[in-house]
Amino acid sequence: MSPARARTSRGDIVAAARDMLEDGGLEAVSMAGVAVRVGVRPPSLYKHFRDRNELIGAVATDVALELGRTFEDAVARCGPSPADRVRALATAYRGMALARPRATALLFAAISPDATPSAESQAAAARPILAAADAIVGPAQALAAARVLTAFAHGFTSMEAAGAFRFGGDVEEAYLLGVAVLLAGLERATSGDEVSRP
Amino acid sequence: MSPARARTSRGDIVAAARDMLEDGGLEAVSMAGVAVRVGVRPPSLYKHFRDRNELIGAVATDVALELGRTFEDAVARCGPSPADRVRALATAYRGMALARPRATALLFAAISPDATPSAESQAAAARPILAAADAIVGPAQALAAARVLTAFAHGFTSMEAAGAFRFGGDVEEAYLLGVAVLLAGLERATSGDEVSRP
DNA sequence: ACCTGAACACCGTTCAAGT
DNA sequence: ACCTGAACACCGTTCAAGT
Repeated sequence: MSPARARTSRGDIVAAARDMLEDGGLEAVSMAGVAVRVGVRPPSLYKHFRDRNELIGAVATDVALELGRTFEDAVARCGPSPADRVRALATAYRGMALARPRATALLFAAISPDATPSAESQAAAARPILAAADAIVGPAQALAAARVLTAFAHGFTSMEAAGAFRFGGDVEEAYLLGVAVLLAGLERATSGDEVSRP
Repeated sequence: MSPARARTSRGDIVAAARDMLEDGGLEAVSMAGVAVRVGVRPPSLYKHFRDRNELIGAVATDVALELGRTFEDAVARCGPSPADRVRALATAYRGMALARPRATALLFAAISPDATPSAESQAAAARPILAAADAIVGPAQALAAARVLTAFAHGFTSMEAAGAFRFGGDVEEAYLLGVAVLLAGLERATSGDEVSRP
């Protein structure tokens, strides 16, 4: 009558799926493959996750939490000015996006509403960016400025990881140019000069 | 002895796959489903495309060509200044990304090297952006500036389509702020003032 | 030259049965 | 309470056989 002892756990399964994602892409994360990896049969996984999308969502949450910690570290080590902070966050994001491109891509992949990082994990990753944006443009524009910075960093690194920059040129220089241009524009947006609007 | 007459064509197959992509996402584009749609059995598709990835690549090429035409139209209708052109291109891109999010996402999806738009179609889509960037920052920085603008537009709209902007606020305003900030920063980058660099 | 049915190894998921 | 084998409807792809 002793109930079957758990032979795996949510954490084990997520870790296995994340490894397989980074090795072979999302399509390499099969329930059968994950089951082999954690030493169990495929149906058992459904005792821990409703379906594959929920498992992918748990992986995405794990990635978002790691990104949040990476951001905290970067802020702790960088120079004191708001611009220093933005540059440190941008560099940290690109570092993670290049080191673990498929995990990072999952943050904004939109495969399914279920395969999405949890709201809390997203907030944890967004917080350092919002704080830096606030320090530059003030509270009224902080959200918009954070979105602009995140969009640039995500867009640039996902294009870079996808091999979209094929016309030569220095890719890292273009990234740093983008960060510098955004900083210059954002600082100007809140100084006496008005940013030109359509 | 009369050889079997072709009952479908590459163009038909690509059109069917593109419709199915926009309706149900990439995973809804199955060889079986496409075959039904064009009135043929699945194995016949392999007379027209090496495999599914090559078919997806052909769809991506189709999307890139449409984006190039959309850009040409936008440039033809907009105001005369370089900044007008950049704003028109940015608005045109967002319009397409919101109207056909899954097709647009395919441009930078990086599923497989085969599932990628052809180099020519990518160049056709990039050309109007490069021209506008050249008009603002000059030839030496045109490539880097075009990459920055494209990265922002792609990053922002893909996050928007993925539902990543959940904290409220005016999303369109943030997009226009981003474009304005980039324009201000790029103009300043080539004027007397130096953009601050790390 | 293109189309077809049959077959292969896979996939996610369900379910009744075990402990 | 979790694990299992068997089964379901699907998937991409290959191949020999048709016309």
